[in-house]
Amino acid sequence: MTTDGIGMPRPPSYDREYALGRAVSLFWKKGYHGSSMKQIEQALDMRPGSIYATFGSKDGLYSEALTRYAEAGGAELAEHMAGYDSVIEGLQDYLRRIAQGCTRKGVAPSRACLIVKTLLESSNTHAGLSEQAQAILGAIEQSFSELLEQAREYGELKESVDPGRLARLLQSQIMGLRSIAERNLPDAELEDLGDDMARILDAYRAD
Amino acid sequence: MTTDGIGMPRPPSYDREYALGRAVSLFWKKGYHGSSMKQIEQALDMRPGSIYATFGSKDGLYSEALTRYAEAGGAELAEHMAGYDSVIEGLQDYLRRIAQGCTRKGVAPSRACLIVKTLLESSNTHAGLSEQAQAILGAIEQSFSELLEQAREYGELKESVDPGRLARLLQSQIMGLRSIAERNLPDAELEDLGDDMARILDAYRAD
DNA sequence: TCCGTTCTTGAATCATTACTCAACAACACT
DNA sequence: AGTGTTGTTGAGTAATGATTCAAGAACGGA
Repeated sequence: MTTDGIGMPRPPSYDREYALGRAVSLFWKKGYHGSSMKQIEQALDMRPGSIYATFGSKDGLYSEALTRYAEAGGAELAEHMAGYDSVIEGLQDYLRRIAQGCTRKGVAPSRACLIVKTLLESSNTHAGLSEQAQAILGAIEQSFSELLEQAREYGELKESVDPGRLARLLQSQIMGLRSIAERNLPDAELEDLGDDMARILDAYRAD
Repeated sequence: MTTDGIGMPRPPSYDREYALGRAVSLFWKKGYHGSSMKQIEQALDMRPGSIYATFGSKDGLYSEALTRYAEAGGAELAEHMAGYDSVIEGLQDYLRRIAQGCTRKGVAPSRACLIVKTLLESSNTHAGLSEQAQAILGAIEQSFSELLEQAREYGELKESVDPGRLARLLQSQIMGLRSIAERNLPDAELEDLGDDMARILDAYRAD
């Protein structure tokens, strides 16, 4: 499928990964409907023709941005957990770390999770995006579930614990924490909340 | 400021409360940006002129709808709690009841909370709505806080418990529960999650 | 230098957006 | 019935929405 020696194409001038990163930032901050093509053009520094040639549509761009966001989040979780021998302690610190992250203002485009924002914005209007968000959240639940399964096998958890069920409780904690963070609570209160959520896991630990 | 006996006005033909109820349903289901004036006209069975004469603007209508939603939610909480001697048991059943409510499909326009949907959709685009949502959530936190304060005075809670802090944990549980419900989990799993959240409160109970 | 291919450009397109207003309708009172 | 006030109507407006496409620009190889 190579061009047979004559007339090699012009290479793209934009940086696809850079553009996607900018798209994540904009969508994360303003949402799907809140981000107009004009704003997207400005954020990506691309003209409409290039955007449509590259990503197909606004939906296509949003979908790719969402995927990229989810992959980055998954990598971040894996990286974090790699630093812990104890799964439970790793997850507890993960919750505390999220709370702290919501504290440092102006770093992330939004405190709430882009996947949750997508789910809530698109649930009754945009079937495709809603399903994508649901699939991503299902995969994250699965990751948590595997971590907790492993923890149970290592004797960190009570034998009565259902890893899938606890994974959902954990996921809902993160959803709640990052959503309530949009209330602009004082930093100390948010960190306390992260701590309280971390302590919930203590009840599931083996004695 | 009464009209001096001559020429009394035509009374409104629509039912303001009915219209507001329909607006709540539409906005709750589709969000702010997802609800066009055309859809609003259809839902309220009112023509644009009447809508603007009555509510001022789309923002004004949304704002009133949000207020109405919050008042209904507050009344529902008060009504629920009136049936309990124990505050903690009341709140635990409240969580379980929310989970069950997310189960009965097609009853509510959306499982997620309209206030949270508003907060997430408007946080970086629509300052007025965002502030209103924050104020409402602050008032709800306050209600929980007072209930928990009362519970502590009655000796239901450990003395070390900070009611405000626990109120925020409780509010974040509800946010998480109703948000994750948009994932369309099986009914049993959602009810289990509601139960797990209710059990979190056990750790704060006096022995 | 010229060619062929691909990428970029941005004015133009058509749909939809929130919103207005002049004309009309309906009622309570005399 | 007549009158004054207010409610209702819906075609119309100006702005903005996402998207297209013909023309030109940039490069590697001949």
